[in-house]
Amino acid sequence: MQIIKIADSFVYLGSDIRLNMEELTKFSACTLSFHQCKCFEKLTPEQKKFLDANSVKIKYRKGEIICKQGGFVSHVIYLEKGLAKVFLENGTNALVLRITPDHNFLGLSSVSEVHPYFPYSAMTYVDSEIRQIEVNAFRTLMEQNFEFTKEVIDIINSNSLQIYGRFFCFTYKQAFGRLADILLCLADRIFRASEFDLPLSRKELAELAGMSSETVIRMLKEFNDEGLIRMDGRFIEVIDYERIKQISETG
Amino acid sequence: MQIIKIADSFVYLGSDIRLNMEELTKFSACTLSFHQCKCFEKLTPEQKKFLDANSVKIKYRKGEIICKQGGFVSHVIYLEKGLAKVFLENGTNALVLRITPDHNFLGLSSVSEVHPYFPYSAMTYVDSEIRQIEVNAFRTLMEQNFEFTKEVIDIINSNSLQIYGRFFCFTYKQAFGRLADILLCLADRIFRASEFDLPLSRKELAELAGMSSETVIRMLKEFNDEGLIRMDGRFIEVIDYERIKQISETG
DNA sequence: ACCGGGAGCTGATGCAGATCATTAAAATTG
DNA sequence: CAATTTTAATGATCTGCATCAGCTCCCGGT
Repeated sequence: MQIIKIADSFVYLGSDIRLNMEELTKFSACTLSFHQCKCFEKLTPEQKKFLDANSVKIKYRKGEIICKQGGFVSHVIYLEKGLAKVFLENGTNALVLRITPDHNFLGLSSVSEVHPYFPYSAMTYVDSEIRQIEVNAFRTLMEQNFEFTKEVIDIINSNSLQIYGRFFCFTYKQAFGRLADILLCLADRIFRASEFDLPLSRKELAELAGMSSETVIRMLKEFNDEGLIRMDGRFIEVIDYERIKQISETG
Repeated sequence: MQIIKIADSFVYLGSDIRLNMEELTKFSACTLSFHQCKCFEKLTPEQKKFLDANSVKIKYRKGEIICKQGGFVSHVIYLEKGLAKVFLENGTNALVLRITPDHNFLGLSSVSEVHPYFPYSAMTYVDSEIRQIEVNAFRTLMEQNFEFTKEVIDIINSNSLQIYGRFFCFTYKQAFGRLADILLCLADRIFRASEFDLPLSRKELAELAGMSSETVIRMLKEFNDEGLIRMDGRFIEVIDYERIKQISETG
């Protein structure tokens, strides 16, 4: 262990710094940060009990709205099981900010007292279970336990940075690159498998990648014809990972 | 005063709720949240002294880089005087996330320990003064003073939400609407005047509005020809505020 | 079985805005 | 003050992708 640590430290101060900077310039349209939600680990048993006493678990069906942009905030929402999207809407258009698998918060902006309204909506992609935590109880825990608060801040920051990267991609990458990003994100982060059954329609996939559904269909077909993916209805298998990665970076 | 308060409260529970929801669907490409930085007010005199002891003031000239994406974070940066942009870059392109006038933080992601690198760069538009606060001292204050921490979280959230709205506009509004947004933002929030001398080149303005400089030039000319603005070099006067607002919303 | 409607797919068309090329004006430099 | 670079402006061209229209297929309702 000690040896590894020394090696780490050496690389850290040496050539790896540039590598890290390059890593920081590879933005992705991906919709999920790698950051793990560790905040609950920081609570004492007593605080966990308090949390349980002030939260309820609810089941949602596929396609149901969990919270509505503009509505009053009364609780913090944590996704225990399932898959959901967090998005902005203005009546005509919707912009998916992020999609979250289980064990993620659906927006922590609720903890902020100056914004008593949800700034975004959230909807389930599949049957899901969420935990509603009474917002004042959540704030009490933050006041009592700074380690917990730090983790919460880390999560907020990670989410923001993830979305900023997505913003960058939407502005500068073109459609092929964005679609490649999404495919990689689904395979690497959401389903953690090279093949999966999409719980999304082509239209929802289009929304994720920020393009029209027709364009998604055409481009998926092209990926399929060129052997980058195998596709049958909503089943997708990532075949040529490297070339997709390349398209994601150059596109 | 009492009467006004009652009226407020009445409107609040009544028809204004819908109004507020509508307000929440009017996203702007604007780059600055209205949120005021009040966190330092929450500090005790002693804590303020501690802050002063652990921070330094630095002068920057116009166009200088304040922090570089990917560089090590050792301090929290607060803009005391001037105007700066916070942006992402990947070598080829730059995306302005926000521009901040005085009395704003240039990114509070530094407080998060899991990200010891700046996730974005910052550059001054004009001669500016910034305060560097030692990041561990800042964290100590957060640990000691929950009111302070809450304000910090509020600021982080406000900034994020602002940028999400900008994201939405960049994705769905077209160039005219985005340029109108930026003009309103400059007049309302940055210079707080209907006429001002832009400290930005056309190219920088283009970057702000997310388009090419040629397009900015053409559209500004069109605004000028149609009497929406008056323009002479870098001087701009907003004349027909209402029509610009309309373009911002429909565009 | 019939109908209606949404999802998936394909081809044709249009256009917003990027890109390129050029020139003029202004700012910076030695 | 001449030399050089940067910024502004304008016209011509090109293209990525949205949009529209039309088609098939499938599923759920009556």
